[in-house]
Amino acid sequence: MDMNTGLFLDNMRRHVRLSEEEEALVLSKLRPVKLKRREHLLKQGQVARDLAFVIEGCLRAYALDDNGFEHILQFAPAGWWISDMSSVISRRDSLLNVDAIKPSEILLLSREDQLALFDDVPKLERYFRVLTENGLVSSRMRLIENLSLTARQRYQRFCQTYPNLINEIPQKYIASFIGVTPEFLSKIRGEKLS
Amino acid sequence: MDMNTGLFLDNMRRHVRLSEEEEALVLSKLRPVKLKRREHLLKQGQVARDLAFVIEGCLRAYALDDNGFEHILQFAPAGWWISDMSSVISRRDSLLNVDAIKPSEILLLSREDQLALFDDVPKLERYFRVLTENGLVSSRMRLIENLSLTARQRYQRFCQTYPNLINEIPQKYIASFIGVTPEFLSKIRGEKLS
DNA sequence: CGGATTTCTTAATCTGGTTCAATCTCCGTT
DNA sequence: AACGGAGATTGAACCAGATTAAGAAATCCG
Repeated sequence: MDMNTGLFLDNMRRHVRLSEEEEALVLSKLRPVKLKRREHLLKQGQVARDLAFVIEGCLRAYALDDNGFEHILQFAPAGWWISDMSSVISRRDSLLNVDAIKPSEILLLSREDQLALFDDVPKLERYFRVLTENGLVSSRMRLIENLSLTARQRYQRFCQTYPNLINEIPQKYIASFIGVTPEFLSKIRGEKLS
Repeated sequence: MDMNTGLFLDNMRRHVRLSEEEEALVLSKLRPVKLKRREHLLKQGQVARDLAFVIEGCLRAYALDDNGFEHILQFAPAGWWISDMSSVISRRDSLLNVDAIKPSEILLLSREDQLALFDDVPKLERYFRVLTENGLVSSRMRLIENLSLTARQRYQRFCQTYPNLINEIPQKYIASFIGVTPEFLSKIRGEKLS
């Protein structure tokens, strides 16, 4: 099985310039995997060992609260990394679940291989530092928005930020992402047509 | 003016081991500053150029929404880094304000010097990558909690997580951090005594 | 010390968003 | 075509937390 690594290389080259040997070394650590819709990459209670880069499809990371409600923290369409960094870093049980919203193709990189690569290909550390910095920025941004915007405003913001996703994924996932019930999102959407 | 760098060195040594020369180089880039209560280190609309390490006192980072309400994103007591990473990284105008909750002593490191140090002292990149990873983890954790816990539960969690801060800072800042009005936090606290 | 300014509390009222339950609309299966 | 099953919509009752207002307590600072 040959990997479709084009999207990944594009992404990495946008941040760091590696030699051919270095790129080959990095690629040698990536393991291609296919997921069916709803198939899980990670369930809470497991220790997350892998980071996943999405080649095609779309994954989500979500937390399950005491009442059984899902809260989606991140969508990962093609070209994005996803996993539970918290678990990967601390090696503790994950609080998050990661599954495929639609049939997907991904590349896995284990934390072990990642750390080894940081020693062998020092520039790679920069790539991941930048990704982590960006993740931090967007996580903070969402926190600000959740604290300061109304549900309507959060929905508008979502439409601006992820215009492609809106027609691609079930609406209840969007509700879960912006932090309202599917019923209330339906009402919000109803208003806008008047 | 001699700097009190002990706390900083402790902190850094807990993550990476540098030679004496490297440590000296890092220290040479740190600029000590004192802040009075309420004095700002950063105001929204400015580009944040510095990261701040708190030696003594306590700072906060907060966003101001359209209605003039403050939303505190982070407290930084002694031993913590603070700034608006989003602005530092992107060099765009900051959306956050950073000021001192109490008289404080801090060390500043400019982004410019930081990036130069990454080239001269490669191991330093690891120190900051780890800090950024940890920041990402805690930012995510807060997002989960804001989406899935009630105000009461968020307050309990705050008490567990920052037991020292509770008696150190005005209660209205805690309300702003957990995302409720000061009036409602007061009510919650009243309940627990019964 | 004493006056001013911040901060905290209490209580009445209001509201954005939830809950629950019923109905409707698409699919994908056989 | 008929049958489920998942998702979307709608409406009515309900609730956690916001808002407003006013007074009490704490803290700051000359």
